Amino acid sequence: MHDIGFAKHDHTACVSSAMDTVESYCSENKVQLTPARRRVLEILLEHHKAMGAYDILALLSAEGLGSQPPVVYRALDFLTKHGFVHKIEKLNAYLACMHPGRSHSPFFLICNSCETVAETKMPSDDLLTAAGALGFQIESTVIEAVGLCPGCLNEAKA
Amino acid sequence: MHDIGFAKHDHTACVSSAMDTVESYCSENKVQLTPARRRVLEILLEHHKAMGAYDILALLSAEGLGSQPPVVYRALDFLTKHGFVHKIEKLNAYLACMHPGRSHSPFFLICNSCETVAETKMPSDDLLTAAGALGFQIESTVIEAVGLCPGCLNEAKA
DNA sequence: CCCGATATGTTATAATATATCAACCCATGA
DNA sequence: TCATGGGTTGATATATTATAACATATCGGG
Repeated sequence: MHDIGFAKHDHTACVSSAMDTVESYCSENKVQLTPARRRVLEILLEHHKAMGAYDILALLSAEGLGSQPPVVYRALDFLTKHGFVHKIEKLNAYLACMHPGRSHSPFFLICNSCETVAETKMPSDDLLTAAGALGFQIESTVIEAVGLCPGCLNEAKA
Repeated sequence: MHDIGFAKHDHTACVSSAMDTVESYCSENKVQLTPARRRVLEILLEHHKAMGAYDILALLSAEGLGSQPPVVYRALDFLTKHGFVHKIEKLNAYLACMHPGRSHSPFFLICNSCETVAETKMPSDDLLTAAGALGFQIESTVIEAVGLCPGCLNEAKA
């Protein structure tokens, strides 16, 4: 069992379930989950953490799937465009989405002690309302918090 | 008159008022607003938009205040640490704070047509609550929205 | 006067990301 | 059949953003 968010779950099952969801989405929407794209997503799902583009590239490269930056950035562009992967702006890193397919405004909790990143969802549409009040039309949001996860918080207290 | 947020205001007055606030803060807190730091802040206030570190550096350099990246990054570190400047993560750019001194969780509205960035504030403490429910203790937040500002929205409709 | 803290100067390099252009594959339709 | 066009890949080069490391300087307090 590994962490999801800050709780435990069966990670092997979660990886294959996410891959299934993504495959269905791709065939339904007639987009191609090519080998490099698939592998980048698998890497992110397997590691279950935010990874830098060049970290991913190093793994791809070791597997003979391409060794130049455009390879990984193209795959990440595709995956983020379709919502399978999120970019964590604060870290310049990428994280597999925990609920691909469903449209959502993710809220990321970044532990600055253990570096775990949990994805949860915005609890309300306050941002939309606040922006609307100023006449601003939101297309996408970046919502991230840096702090201490429950585990590291306990250690800090101990 | 220039824009603040998406409304108008007397920009010259707002620059000098912000500088006054910052100067008071610095003398009260015994930190130094050295020439490079002061000038970086002035540049950001005067331009009243999000600027890249190297854009600022080019201006500093033209004024003989230093030509190497560390000059501007050090100034930005100082200014962001004390809350006079915010980093817009989505743009890797920096913006003078519109209400320095007061502690706040800023919410940035980034127009992807005219590139104006407005700073407003989080309307609630929903994020804190949502994070707390997961046992996460927030130290800082990144809250940004990309979309269309009122002006560009009107043009788009026209 | 010397010390330590803070700030600056300088060189080099790391880390992240994109532009560009040629080649390829393959479904579609003239 | 084969031209054509969209989407994808390969490959080289470069742009952009940010930090490491170390020497020097400045200044107030002990």
